[in-house]
Amino acid sequence: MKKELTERQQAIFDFILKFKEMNGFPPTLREIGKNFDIASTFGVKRHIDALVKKGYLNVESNTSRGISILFEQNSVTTNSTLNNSMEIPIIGQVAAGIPITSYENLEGTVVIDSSFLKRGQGDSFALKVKGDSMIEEGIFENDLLLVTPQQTANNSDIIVAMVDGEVTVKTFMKKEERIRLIPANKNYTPIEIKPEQDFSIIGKVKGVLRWLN
Amino acid sequence: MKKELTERQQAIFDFILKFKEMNGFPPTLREIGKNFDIASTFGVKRHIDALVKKGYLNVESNTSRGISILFEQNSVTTNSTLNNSMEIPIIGQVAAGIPITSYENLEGTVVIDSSFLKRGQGDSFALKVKGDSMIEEGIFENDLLLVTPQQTANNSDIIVAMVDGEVTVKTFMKKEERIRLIPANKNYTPIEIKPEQDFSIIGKVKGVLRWLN
DNA sequence: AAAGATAGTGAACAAATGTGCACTTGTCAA
DNA sequence: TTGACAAGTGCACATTTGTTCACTATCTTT
Repeated sequence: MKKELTERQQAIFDFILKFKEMNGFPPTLREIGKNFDIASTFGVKRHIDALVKKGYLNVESNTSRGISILFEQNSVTTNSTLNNSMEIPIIGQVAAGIPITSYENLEGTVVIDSSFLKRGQGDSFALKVKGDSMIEEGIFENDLLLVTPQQTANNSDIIVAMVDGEVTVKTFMKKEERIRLIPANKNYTPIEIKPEQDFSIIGKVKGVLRWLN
Repeated sequence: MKKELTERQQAIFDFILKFKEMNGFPPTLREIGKNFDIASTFGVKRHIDALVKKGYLNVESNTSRGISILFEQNSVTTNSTLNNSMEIPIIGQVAAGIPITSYENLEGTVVIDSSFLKRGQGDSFALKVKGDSMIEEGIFENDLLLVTPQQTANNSDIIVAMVDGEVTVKTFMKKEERIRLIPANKNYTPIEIKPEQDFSIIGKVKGVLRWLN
C-alpha cells in the first residue's frame, strides 16, 4: 500500500513531519516552499497533491494549514500526551548561526519520563554526543543528553555551551570571572574562555540516555 | 505555576486539544467560536490570550491556526497516540530467593522510549545500580539499567546475573565452558564462575538512564 | 523525435483568518 | 452605588493562505 515517493516528495513529507513536531501545527504552502527554495506555491501544491494521492497525507480544501499526516512511520503527536512522559526533539548536528532548535538539525524525537525534566521544561531537547571528552563522567559518544535551556550555570554543572560557533559539552567552572570548561578525559585540557571569545551557555545537562548493542 | 482557569477557558482549552487530536491541526478563532456559539472572533481571541498569559498555550502572531499547546494537564485527550513509549517497573533492592520481578522490590515505574526495547519485550524492567564496578563502561551508582530478561548471553554483553544469591552487573565472557564476569573498574577483579556455584543469567542490559543534579 | 512524468516560475484572485476598536451585559465584591 | 472583571457583539481591515492558469525546463521512456 505504501507507494513509492520521489526523493523530493520524501523530503517534503519529512519536512512536514518535522515542522509539525516543532510547531504543533502544519506548515503552509509558502513555508514549505521557503524551506526548499520553491518560489511558487503551485509547485509546492503539486507535491502535496501527490502525497495525498499516494496516501501519505490528507488535506482539507480551502483550509489554511489543512495538512494532516496519514502514514505514520513514526508516530507524531502533540508535545506531551501521557501525564508522566514527554516527547522531546533530538538534535543531531549543530551548525553555527542556526538556532539550536531549528528543524535543520532535528533527528527525531524521544519519549522520556517526565521526572527527568520537572516543571514545565517543555522546551528541553536531547543532544546526541559527539566525541569522548566526557567519558570520565560516564558520557560516551552517541549518548543522548537531556538538556534544559538556560543562560547561566553553577560551578560543576555539566553544560552545553557554544564557543566560537562550536557546540561543546563540558563541566562549568567559574572563579573570579574566569570561566573554564573542564573536560572529563585526561587526554583533553580545560578550555579557558577569553573575553574576546564568543561564548554562551545553551543549557544544562539533566540526564543521560544510552542504548547498548 | 499552574494558574486557575475559568470554566469557559477550561472548556475552550479542552476543545482545542480535542480538535487537534481529531484533525491534526489546531482550530481557527472562528472554528472555536462556532463550537461555542460565540459570534465574534474577538471574543474568542481574548480567551486565547488569557490561556497564553496563563501559560497553557503558545500563539504565533499573524499566523493562521498558530496555536500550540504548552501545558497538558489530564483532560479529554484520548491517548490513541503514544504507542512509542512504555512503562516498566523499577527494581531496587534485590534479595536472594525472591523472584526479581516480585512486588517486594518494586520502587516505582519509569516511562521509556520504546526504541530502547524492541519487539514485545514487555517484561523488561529497570534496575537501579549499586556500586561502581562498571564505571569504565559509563555505568555509575544510581544509574537505571534497562534490562531484558534472558537466560543466555553472548560474549561481551553486559548482563545482570545472580551469583550465589547476589545480583551483579558485569560483562559476560565465556571461553571453553569457563564463564567469567568482568567488571569495568581496575579496582575489581574478574569473577570466575566455578561449577559448584549457583549462577544464573537474569537478563541483558539494553540501556542506561542517568539523572543529573 | 515525441510523449510523459517531474519540477519550477510568476502572477492574479478569492477565501480564510488574525487584529483592533467601541459598545453591551451580567456577576460579584467593596 | 461603584468598580472590576469575565464574556460577548458587530464591524472594518490587513494579512495570510489556498487555488488556478499558462509557460518553461529536465529527465526518462517509447
